[in-house]
Amino acid sequence: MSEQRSDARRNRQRLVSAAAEAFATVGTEASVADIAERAGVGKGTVFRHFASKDELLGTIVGDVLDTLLRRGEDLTTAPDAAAALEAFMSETIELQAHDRAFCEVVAGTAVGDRRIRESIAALEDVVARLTARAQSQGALRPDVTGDDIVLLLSGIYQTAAPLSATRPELWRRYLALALDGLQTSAARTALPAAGAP
Amino acid sequence: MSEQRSDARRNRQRLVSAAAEAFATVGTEASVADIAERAGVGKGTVFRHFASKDELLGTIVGDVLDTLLRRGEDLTTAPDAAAALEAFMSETIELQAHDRAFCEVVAGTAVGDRRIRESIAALEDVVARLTARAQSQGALRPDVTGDDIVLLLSGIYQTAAPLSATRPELWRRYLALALDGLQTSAARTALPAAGAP
DNA sequence: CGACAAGCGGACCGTCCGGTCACGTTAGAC
DNA sequence: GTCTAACGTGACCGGACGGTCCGCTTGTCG
Repeated sequence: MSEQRSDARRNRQRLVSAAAEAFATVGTEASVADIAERAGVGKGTVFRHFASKDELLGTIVGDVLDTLLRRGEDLTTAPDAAAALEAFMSETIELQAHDRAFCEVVAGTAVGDRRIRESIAALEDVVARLTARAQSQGALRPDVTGDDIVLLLSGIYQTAAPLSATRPELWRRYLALALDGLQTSAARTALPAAGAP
Repeated sequence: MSEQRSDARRNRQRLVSAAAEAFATVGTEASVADIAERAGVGKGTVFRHFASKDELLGTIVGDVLDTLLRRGEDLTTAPDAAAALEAFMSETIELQAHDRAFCEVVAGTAVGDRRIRESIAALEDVVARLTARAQSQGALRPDVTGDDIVLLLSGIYQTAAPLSATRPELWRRYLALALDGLQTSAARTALPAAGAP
């Protein structure tokens, strides 16, 4: 009656946990052999459950992204749009601070899987809505776009990343700095155009 | 009388050019075999001139950094300190846009050679002086440090990097945004502390 | 020109990677 | 208990990497 044998189900769960830990700690470069060892299974077992390392990575990071997306959706209905956008940015960057693979995916360094690309597109969409709402409430300078915010999501973390080992909370400083620059009142001159679409 | 044979000198020059091109285009991951091929020499010749790939990388990027450092020194005597800092930031980021290996070094991703670490320390020093001067002229919010600016140097480029293929000038947009946030008048609240030293 | 050291090159080494496969094992239906 | 399809495994493959080494070539000096 079961779709899978019980041992297969158990090993898959172990693999997912081990891969999540390995990708978060080491990044997308974590080797399949390392993941298999953490899970206490043979390397061949990894490929029995996932067609490729990319698919495994897509499963892990896709789950993280989907959780984040749901959070973003919730925030689109918050009364204070500026606070909602700020909260979403803060939470997304904190996620990067704790997960190297997620960090690489948000930065566009690791693409791979289709699922990831679709989730990133959905992320761009929800950020665009959060951005538009903050602007309609006059709390965000009107010359930035949702795409700008998405890029800042990885950029802000990357700024603090070189010192992440010794100052893991440093990104908060650069998020605050960026938010100051994003204030309606901060706009001094027109921002250079984004260029080609 | 010559320290080296003429062919050795010629090959070294070719290697330096080829390596500069390869590192700029491909990044620090450029393979020794690739560099040797671009230079039209055998792989063994690379290691005759440079003890390791790291030493070669240090030579190439070190030269780029030294040129940048001299430019920074010159700017410390410019009358308009804010414009000088802005020019230095702009030029440093533009360098990153044209040189992937330099980009990685500034981001702290690729350390390696001692020469590089020394040059980075010198960079931090000159940026600290540019920063202090801009602050003393009241053109830069007083709660940022030279270290912040150094981190922003790579962070701003990294923000635009995901789209560098299609919009190579996009970094100018985020530099402008960051400069808006760095204005004395942009400071809304105190920046979160940097954390441990 | 002759001789010799300096220089060159590419086969080779050890290591790591993602991915495959033939085989032994086992869960679970009957 | 028996049978079998599903499962687990680790040796193995092909390819990439940085780095080494030794036999051949070539610049240079007397």
